[in-house]
Amino acid sequence: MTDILADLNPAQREAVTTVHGPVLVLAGPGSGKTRVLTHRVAYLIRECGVEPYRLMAVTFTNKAAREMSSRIERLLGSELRGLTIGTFHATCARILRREAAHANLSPGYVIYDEDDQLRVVRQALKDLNLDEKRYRPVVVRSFIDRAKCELLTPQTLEPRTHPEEVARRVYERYEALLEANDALDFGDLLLRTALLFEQEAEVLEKYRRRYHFLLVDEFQDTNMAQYRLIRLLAGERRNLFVVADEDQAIYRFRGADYRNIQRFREDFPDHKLFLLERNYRSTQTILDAANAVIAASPYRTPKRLHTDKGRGPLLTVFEAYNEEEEASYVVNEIQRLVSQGLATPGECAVMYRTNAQSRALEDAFIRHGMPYKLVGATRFYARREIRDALAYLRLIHNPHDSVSLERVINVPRRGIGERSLATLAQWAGELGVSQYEALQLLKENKGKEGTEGTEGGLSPPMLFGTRAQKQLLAFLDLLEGWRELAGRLTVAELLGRVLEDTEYESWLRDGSEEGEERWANLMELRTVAADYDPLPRETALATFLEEVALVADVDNLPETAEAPTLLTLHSAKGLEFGVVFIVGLEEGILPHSRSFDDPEQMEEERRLCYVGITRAKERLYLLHAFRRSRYGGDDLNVPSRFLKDVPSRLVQGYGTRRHGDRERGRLGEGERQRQEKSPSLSPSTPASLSQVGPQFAVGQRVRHPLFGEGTVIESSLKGDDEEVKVAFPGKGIKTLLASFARLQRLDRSDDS
DNA sequence: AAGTTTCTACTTTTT
DNA sequence: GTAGAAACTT
Repeated sequence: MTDILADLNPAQREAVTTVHGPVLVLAGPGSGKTRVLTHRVAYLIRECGVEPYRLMAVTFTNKAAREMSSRIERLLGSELRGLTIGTFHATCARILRREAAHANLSPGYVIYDEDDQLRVVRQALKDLNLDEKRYRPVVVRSFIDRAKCELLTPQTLEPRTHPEEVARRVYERYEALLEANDALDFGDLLLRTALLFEQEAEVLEKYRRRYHFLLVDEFQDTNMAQYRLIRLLAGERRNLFVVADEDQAIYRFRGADYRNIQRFREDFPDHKLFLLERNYRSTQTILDAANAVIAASPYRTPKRLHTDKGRGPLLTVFEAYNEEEEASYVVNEIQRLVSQGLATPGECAVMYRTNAQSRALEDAFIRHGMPYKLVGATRFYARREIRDALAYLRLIHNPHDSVSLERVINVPRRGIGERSLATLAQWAGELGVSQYEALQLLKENKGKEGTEGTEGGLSPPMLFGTRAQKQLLAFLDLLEGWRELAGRLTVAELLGRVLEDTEYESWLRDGSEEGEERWANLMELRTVAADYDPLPRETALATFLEEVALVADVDNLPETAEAPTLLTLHSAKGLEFGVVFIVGLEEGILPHSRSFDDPEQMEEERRLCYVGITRAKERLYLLHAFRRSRYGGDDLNVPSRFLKDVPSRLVQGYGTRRHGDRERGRLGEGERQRQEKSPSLSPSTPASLSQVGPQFAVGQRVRHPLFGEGTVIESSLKGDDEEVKVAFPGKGIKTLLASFARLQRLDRSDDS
């Protein structure tokens, strides 16, 4: 039985043990805020006798939630029961599911992501006869999202300009479409829950009675809807514990408003405030750099971050000629650190402002034969084949979901073209029913010749060509068949059945490499679905769809594979690495050019830079390129203003290279030479092994020319080579030498 | 209806 | 440098 308070510093301990009333913890990076949260939960449960189900802890990512809950379990030495811990969105989704009746919702609602949203916006624009060129769907979507964050409905919203008034009308239509589809978007999950609490006193009362203690992580990233929600839940009891770092507020674009910290202080004037300023992560050199970068930011409570870790190595600033050189520098440097025993590949991370920047880096890693982990880019759940498969499943779960229906009704091709689809949509619209119901009507009316005209004047048999009608009804039969099966099959079985019935596999696997990859993704999805097999048949599909809608990519970052991580600065938040490379520290990249005319946005860029710097424990590299190609043209870039804020006493060998005076004309030559200097190595040559360490981590999927696909179950270095044990399904376990076996890694770049 | 080509806009970040 | 939509052809 460990003493929960034993390993806390005084500030942490005070925060943990202040049980009642509102508490604000301002926690610098690496100051142990997760530790404070987890210890507080453990303390409440064990020392104060609070029942776990009385606690609600909200985080922003599933990963953070998972980590919290496993750490709490470790602290308490037992499994947790009844504790509510999850993201805002997931928690709200669950509440809405339970209170569907009160919230005026169908309990089977589906969750639309931004891609689905865009389709709905387009439909709404079409319905209102508005030109997509004039009212850009993405702009309208962001207007709607913003409104929802601020708890504004089309009715309560007050447009300031004419375009805003038009957007308001689209918003109105958009809402009608969502309702017709039994769908909610991300914003709705928060908005509808907040409105539910505001409008249904007894529902709110129920949740207030249940939850006696609330904890909120990353409070600086809450938006108005989220803040309203927790304030409502806190009620009279006001046991609200929030942890914030205003210096890490980087989600303004998503409606987050760090001024919620100020609102909290005003709304709960009697709150206790704790500052966590002791940093357990970084060297003093890194902290000094971070402080210097963030100090220039106004409106912040100055914090004095300190550590007793010592100064550590100086920072490295490197100016590369272009992004290729920048990338090779990173890879070479990682290889050097690894070969000198100063770091392992897994301890290294490369961070950038935009996903597009990962390309040059990936090229370099591949050229050097060094494995890497990539977060983001083409997100797993954004892939076409995955979205198709999920659309089928969503449609089975909720056939009124027209967005999904339209997505898959002709995928693979089954002769239902644009025309038929438009007719179906219009007809359904006239009847005021979903497209699914329209299909059912079509089936019923089949044979009856044009006598049953609706107000619209058209009866179904006249609407579609006989061929199209046949195809539409065939699709309906398919769908009805699956719906019947859904209750009896597991999600994985159902998915298999859909893929089979639609001949999706043969359509996808056209012999191309891309087809194989896409198919492999679907098999991966089936594996994920299989996790839901133990659940009761009635809820498995709904739970699967909900959770799949609410996961992010970082959530699936494999923690085992010993390879450097490539990720955006945003997804780096909350993580730490021994060695951090921040690339593209250039005006226009970081800070991004979109922030130039908005001081608030510029401050956010600064904080983004700060987040990156503070991820580093030991070594920090700040890189920029003189020249960078961006969409067609290429730019000559100036070093980032943030770089200038880093005191040169913290930097070693400042100004190693100068590219500013180089002539443009010599570019081609220089580039060619540089490429020759880094000969391409195939992934399993011993040469790369000695520099890089193990190539095959346990769990890595591989393909062998003879044995086919398998999974690495053991790997060890033997002299200059690597011995790998691989389990090949149906063929047993083989021990292979990496240099001879011609093993091909099956890179699942960003999923689990 | 489906397959071509051409054009356009997009690349900030994500629950 | 790409992906997706629109325009055009078969």
